[in-house]
Amino acid sequence: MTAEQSLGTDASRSRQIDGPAIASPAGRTLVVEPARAVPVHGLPSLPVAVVDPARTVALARSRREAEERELDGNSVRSVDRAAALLLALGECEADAGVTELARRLGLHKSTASRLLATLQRRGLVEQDEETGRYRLGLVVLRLAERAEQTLDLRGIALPELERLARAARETVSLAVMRDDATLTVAQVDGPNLAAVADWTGRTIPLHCVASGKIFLSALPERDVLRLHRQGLAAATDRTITGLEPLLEELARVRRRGYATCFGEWQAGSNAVAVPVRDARGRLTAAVSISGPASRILPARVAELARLAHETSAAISARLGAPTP
Amino acid sequence: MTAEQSLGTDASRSRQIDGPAIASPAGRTLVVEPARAVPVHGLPSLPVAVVDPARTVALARSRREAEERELDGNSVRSVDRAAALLLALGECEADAGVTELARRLGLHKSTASRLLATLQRRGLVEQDEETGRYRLGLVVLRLAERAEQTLDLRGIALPELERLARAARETVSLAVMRDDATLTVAQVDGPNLAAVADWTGRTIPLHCVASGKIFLSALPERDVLRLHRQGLAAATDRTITGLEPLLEELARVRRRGYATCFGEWQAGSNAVAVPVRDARGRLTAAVSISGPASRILPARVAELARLAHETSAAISARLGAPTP
DNA sequence: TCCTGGCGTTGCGCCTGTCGCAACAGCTGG
DNA sequence: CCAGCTGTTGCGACAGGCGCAACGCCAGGA
Repeated sequence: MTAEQSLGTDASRSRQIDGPAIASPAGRTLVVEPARAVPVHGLPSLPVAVVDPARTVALARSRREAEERELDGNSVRSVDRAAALLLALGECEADAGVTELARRLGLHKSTASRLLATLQRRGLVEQDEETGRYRLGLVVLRLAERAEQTLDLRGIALPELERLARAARETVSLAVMRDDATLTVAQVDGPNLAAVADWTGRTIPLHCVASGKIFLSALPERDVLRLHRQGLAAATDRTITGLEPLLEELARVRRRGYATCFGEWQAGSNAVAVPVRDARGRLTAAVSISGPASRILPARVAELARLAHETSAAISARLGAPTP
Repeated sequence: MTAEQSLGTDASRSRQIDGPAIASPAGRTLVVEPARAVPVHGLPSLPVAVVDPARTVALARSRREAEERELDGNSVRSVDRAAALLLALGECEADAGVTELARRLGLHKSTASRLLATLQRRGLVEQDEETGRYRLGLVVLRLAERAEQTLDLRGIALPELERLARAARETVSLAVMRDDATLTVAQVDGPNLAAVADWTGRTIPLHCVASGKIFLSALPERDVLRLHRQGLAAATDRTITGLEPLLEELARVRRRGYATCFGEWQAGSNAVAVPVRDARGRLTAAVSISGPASRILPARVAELARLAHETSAAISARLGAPTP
């Protein structure tokens, strides 16, 4: 995924896979070809080719000019150039010189120098006083801290959930923990389903569902004891309500890395869930796959858990987590 | 530094304004209250005060105009404005509207709209399609990942190390772990020292020094065993080379949160070290205070550890770690 | 249900901010 | 010592950026 691909949010609370594709990305961008491509996490690296440097710079300038012709009247060219410089620094293994960055983007070095100096005023980049080379500044770290707090988890996850729903051919959900309950923030129904309840926006007791068990398994034991003391209601005759059986179940979840639910919330409905971690490795959500017990058989659980883990990893990557 | 505040300009945000409220540019009294500022980590927060909104906007515009008059010929005004918008978003608790951001920075809302749209092209901000409000984009997370990899730990830490050296009146160092050894990346000597060896750029075996014990204590035990099997050379007759005594010492380090070295590297020289963690909470470096045994007495260790922890926390804060 | 106020967007024309050029100072390596 | 390269900066041309005004849309209140 490139930076300019937009991660639009979707008003629909529950997506059916048969629907139309997600809208295409917003406007095109300057193509940045670093001399030594080191993939920023989640981005494919570009090949390092030995070409005539003069020709490379001329190509970069032509490319920039073509893209700038496509800027509409409501874009600001110099800001777009400055942003391209930031992204170029994001693709550098370490620091980079003014002339080097200018060449990559097809800009004049005096233009690059002024744009970088302006970015440095606000701390977005820093210039090494000894070498004159630039790197990303600490303010970027601070902005990222805030970006993590405000990002749209649902919008980020939906494309991955749709992919999983197609692969698993079951209902797929994303849930977070809120007020001692599991809150479904996104649901994508499988292709061969008719009337499936939409749980988006609704809460379910933690102990009754697979994703709830993911959250419970990450809680300190004293919190699990507190919840048990408050009473664990049985939703079906298979709901785990006893303390010992619950703690054993949570130990299994930790050991396996996934949680299961066999008719514990709705009779005849089974599910598998896995954790989703954010950029700092913290549990932030759970992905689950659910469906009728006639299809979500115990023998199929490992395969579904594997698919769910892949989706979880893809969501984590989009949340900025480093690739393992 | 906040978005509205820049280098060399008036940092006062509670300045008393004489005279009546100033009418807004449109000649109407604005009613909307300013956005509540939530401090981004490490940045002072803007005061949340009940004031006349029109006056607030006029003040913001005056402040912006004053700052822009100070821009030299080698800064790019529109890029500086766009950067200020990014920083303003970094100070918002959640998302923010175009008009809201424009008011905070004293810009026209059409200007803010175009600048934000340009930042969105590059993924630095995202606009919620339903509400039209902006938030920081995922590209910021990716840039932060790279920023963390390229930041200048030494440059960041030096001011804090200097402060610690003055407070402790001893030699202070910052070390990282490299290739199973401790590597000193910065050293600041205390005020009352004469000829003190400079270890910057040099490696020391982990088991021989306090900062090395910090790194060892964070290693899996199997790695400690591996290093022991490779042989732990004695530098003095006090060097800990036995496996059991070393594991016990590392357990003490973990329990106390600091490490000590009493003549184990150099006879007559003692030291205290504490861990330094990065924005993700990972051990990234160690700060140590060292000096002659005649001054670094066991009774002084707790005080030096406390000073070192304060310095460590300050460095972590500058690395983008959230404030505890 | 209708109306009002506020939002974000965009066409337009003005003017000044941005840019590339050229020259400079400094640094590094042969 | 000198050539080559770097990053910076003065300068003038011109078109990019800006504020204004108007628009369509939406939400909330009467």
